[in-house]
Amino acid sequence: MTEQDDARSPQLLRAVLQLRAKLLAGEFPPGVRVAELTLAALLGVSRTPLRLALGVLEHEGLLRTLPSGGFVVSEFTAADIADAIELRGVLEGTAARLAAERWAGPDSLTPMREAVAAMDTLTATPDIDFAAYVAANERFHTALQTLAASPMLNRALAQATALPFASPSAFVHAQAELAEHQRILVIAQDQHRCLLDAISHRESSRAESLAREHARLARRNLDAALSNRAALEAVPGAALLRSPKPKERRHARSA
Amino acid sequence: MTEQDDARSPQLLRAVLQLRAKLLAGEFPPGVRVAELTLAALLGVSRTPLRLALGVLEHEGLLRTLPSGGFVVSEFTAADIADAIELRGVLEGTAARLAAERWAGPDSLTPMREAVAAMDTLTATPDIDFAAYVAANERFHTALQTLAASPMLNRALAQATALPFASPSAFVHAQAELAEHQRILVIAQDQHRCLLDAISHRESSRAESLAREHARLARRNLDAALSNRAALEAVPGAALLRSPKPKERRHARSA
DNA sequence: AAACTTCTTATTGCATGCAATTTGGCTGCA
DNA sequence: TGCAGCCAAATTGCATGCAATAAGAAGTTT
Repeated sequence: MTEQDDARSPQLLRAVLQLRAKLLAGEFPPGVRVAELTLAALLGVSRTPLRLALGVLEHEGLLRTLPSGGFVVSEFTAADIADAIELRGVLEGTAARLAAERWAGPDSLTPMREAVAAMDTLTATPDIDFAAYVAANERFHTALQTLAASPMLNRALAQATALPFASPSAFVHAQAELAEHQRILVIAQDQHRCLLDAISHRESSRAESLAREHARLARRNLDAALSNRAALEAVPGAALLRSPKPKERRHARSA
Repeated sequence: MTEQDDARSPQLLRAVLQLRAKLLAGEFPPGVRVAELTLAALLGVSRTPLRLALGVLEHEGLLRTLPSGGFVVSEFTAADIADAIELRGVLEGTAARLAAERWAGPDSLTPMREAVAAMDTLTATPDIDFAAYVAANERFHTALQTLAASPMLNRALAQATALPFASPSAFVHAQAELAEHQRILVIAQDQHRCLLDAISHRESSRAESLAREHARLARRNLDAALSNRAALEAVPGAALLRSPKPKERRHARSA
């Protein structure tokens, strides 16, 4: 449901997309209980598809269920985000290792080569087209998953990257606000190229290490963004971060 | 829902447990479409909680949604199971590494020490109590997750081990049917001990490697079980394995 | 004034009815 | 005999009503 545009359930799809957007935009503060009836009215759907949507978002990790029933907006610490990125690194490292081990001929690398080439030309220009870069970056990561050829691993990666700040290009927009963003992109692009090289030479251990280190670049960006308000705002889902020092965050009343 | 005994939703809980049990028992052949109405009658619940239960089981991986709506029983290949075990190894390896890195004092290792001690005494007896061994083994793996202290990683591990044949003790019962089961248990127990040693000495890299290799023991058991009908029967969810050479597996009619 | 008890209200979980869509079969035609 | 189109039946997605439970407020007591 979250990936395929299932036009079979329009109401459910509408509810998931709208609610996810609202959650990521920080429309509901973390820790707040979301009531079905009010949400149903707000989103313009009935309670039945809404409840399904709440379940989907719970699987994604954006909501938590209360023991007494009902849902609460999740709250994430900086450590949670760091762990989520580390986890993605581990999983993409495994994907890279499998890609090297399960090598299916030179042609299989074409999509990844094209993504790298696209990012090469994009990073060469002075004013980078971030949207296009994000698209190419995601093609790269998709190609990696394809090469790993493991439905199980893909499932795990899908769940790990469902959290917005853990996705491969979560911090690309935030980079725009950082002074060293040009340098970071150069490094990331070199890692892309090295990863492609490692896979094409079937150097599985090197491929795994590279992919892990590539994810740690996102962790560096996270650290940088945490001390830069403008950069943090550009990270999707930043509103779900636990605020540094509020006294009474709970007890807020939701719509 | 799948973990906490939420007595708040008795119907949903009933549906999940019953349906999961039936699926694992092979009551519905893989590839068969499960119809809501018939299932609701079979399980004694209404369609609303049943639909929620279907969603839960889909998230666990036991069901797949059809593009046209409705659910199908998942089918797994031997490669899928091998990958699921490999994935668990990667994740537990990460848990072991984090446990070593995040060392929280000697007392934190007490639960793991006790689990190892319990398995030591259990494996010492000639006629091993498999149920007790499984319980201790799961205490060990739970302790590992606790030591990792990462909710994100725990979530990934929960999903990875939700598939029955990927859980840490999936093949313990199958081992009983294997000739070399005594030797395998000795090896596994040594790995448990080494892992504990590595964590207690904060040898993170060694801990990760050991946990990965420990999971590969399950892969060996899988290979052995695949050529041993009696052993395979003892593996939960074995009925969802793609049969070696059926001509017309689909088109079966479900209840 | 604080805490416990009781009661009212609001919210969730469940059941079921209805409409739209799909599925499967059947007839007719090549 | 095989295939295309059509029709009937079944199935899913959605909306809503109802009952049980939880949250909150008010009142009372210590």
